[in-house]
Amino acid sequence: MKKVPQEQHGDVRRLVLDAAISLIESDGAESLSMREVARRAGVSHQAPYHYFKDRSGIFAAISQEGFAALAHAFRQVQTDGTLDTTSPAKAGFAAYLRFAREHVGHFRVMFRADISGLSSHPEAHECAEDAFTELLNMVARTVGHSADTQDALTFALMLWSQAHGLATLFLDGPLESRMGSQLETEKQVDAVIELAAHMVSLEAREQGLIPAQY
Amino acid sequence: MKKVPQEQHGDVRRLVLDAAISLIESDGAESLSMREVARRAGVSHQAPYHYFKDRSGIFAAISQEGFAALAHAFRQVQTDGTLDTTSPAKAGFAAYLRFAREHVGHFRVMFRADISGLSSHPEAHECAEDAFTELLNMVARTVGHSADTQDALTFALMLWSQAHGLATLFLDGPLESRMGSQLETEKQVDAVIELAAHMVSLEAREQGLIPAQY
DNA sequence: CCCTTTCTCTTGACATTGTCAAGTAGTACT
DNA sequence: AGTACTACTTGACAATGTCAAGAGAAAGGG
Repeated sequence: MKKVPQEQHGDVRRLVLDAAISLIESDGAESLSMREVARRAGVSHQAPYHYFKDRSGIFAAISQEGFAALAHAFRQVQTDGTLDTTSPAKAGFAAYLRFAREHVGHFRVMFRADISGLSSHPEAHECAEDAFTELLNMVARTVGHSADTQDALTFALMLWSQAHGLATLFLDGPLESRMGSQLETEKQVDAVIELAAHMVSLEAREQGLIPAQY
Repeated sequence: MKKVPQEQHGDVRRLVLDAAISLIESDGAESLSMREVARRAGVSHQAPYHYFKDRSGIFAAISQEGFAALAHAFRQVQTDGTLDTTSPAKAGFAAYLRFAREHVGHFRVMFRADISGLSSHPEAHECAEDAFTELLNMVARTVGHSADTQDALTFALMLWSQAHGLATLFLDGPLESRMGSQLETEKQVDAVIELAAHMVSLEAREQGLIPAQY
């Protein structure tokens, strides 16, 4: 029943996926071509179809991987102590932006409903839900009230929006030219994070959610 | 020298553009086909090429139109008194989200570097710059300090990020399923806007930027 | 009134793409 | 040995983006 030359199996699949991701990073998701992916992976033009139903299947797989990684990043921030030593909001923002920068290919796909195929690929969708749940946990933990209230949800959405907007504006937005060097951009992002985190602690303090020392 | 059956000229161009926009609204920018656009506009498959250099040319035109409309929306909010009667931040957020909802087709294109062709189409780029300048003006006006300081820039970017993140998450993000009805979604967005605006006024008050009555 | 130019759009052709259909070589299990 | 399944490959097809070459109308000058 099992036969599994597991190694080779994963091999081509991984090759295809990585080729796709790197193509997306360099040229954007728009112009991703199945055949080019196959060429880069060194296989026939139909090989990818063995692992992915169609083009949107690849996107869904990338999306799924991305959300899994994002959830992992969220979990890591919660366990590595960063949340307790510095401003929790700041740690969260920084983690989100680090994720976006380090997984550009994934990030470009994950949040595009027309491409990611979350609605038609339940596994990918589930990973997205997981990531969101993890975000809620994080918010609940740092902000200090239960995760299932309406307020917590609103708070989480607001934080996510802030982080997500910053990431997308700087990744794909019309800002590259306005910013000068790479380094300057980074500084600008940090400044925005700082400001946003500061606002969050003001709000949290006013709501009496977290101790005042933050 | 001038010959100009101006009316017809704009006619086909408009037809093509509108067909493209409505296709993007329904199917996403990804799957926009030149030939389908031509078909919908009722012209030959090459007619669009008379007005737009290539596929990316259409996207650039849509992008340009979008940024012009966004700049206009910003200007309108500044002159219609909304800024003075309610919380300025809230008015700004609401305007941005209204724009996104009412111009989905444009919005989907404007903030996608791989598609919008801002870098290669200077006119479109200029409109984007205009919109950003208008945003800076708005921030300067409501927050009450000069528009060219580093602080104002950071503040503007933070506000834009917040609004933009909210818009993209709700337009294309992985939230549709988590939210129930359309109406519920709207309520949720409003709640986030309210929260964000509240934080902004806390911050502004702490910085001594605006009078306390907001 | 004819000639030329220009503007607006069409027809035709071509390489490339996504994807369906039909193979084929190897491994696993009976 | 035979059967079934995996992991591909080769081949074909309609559709797409775009280049090249027109066609027809209008405008302007002589």
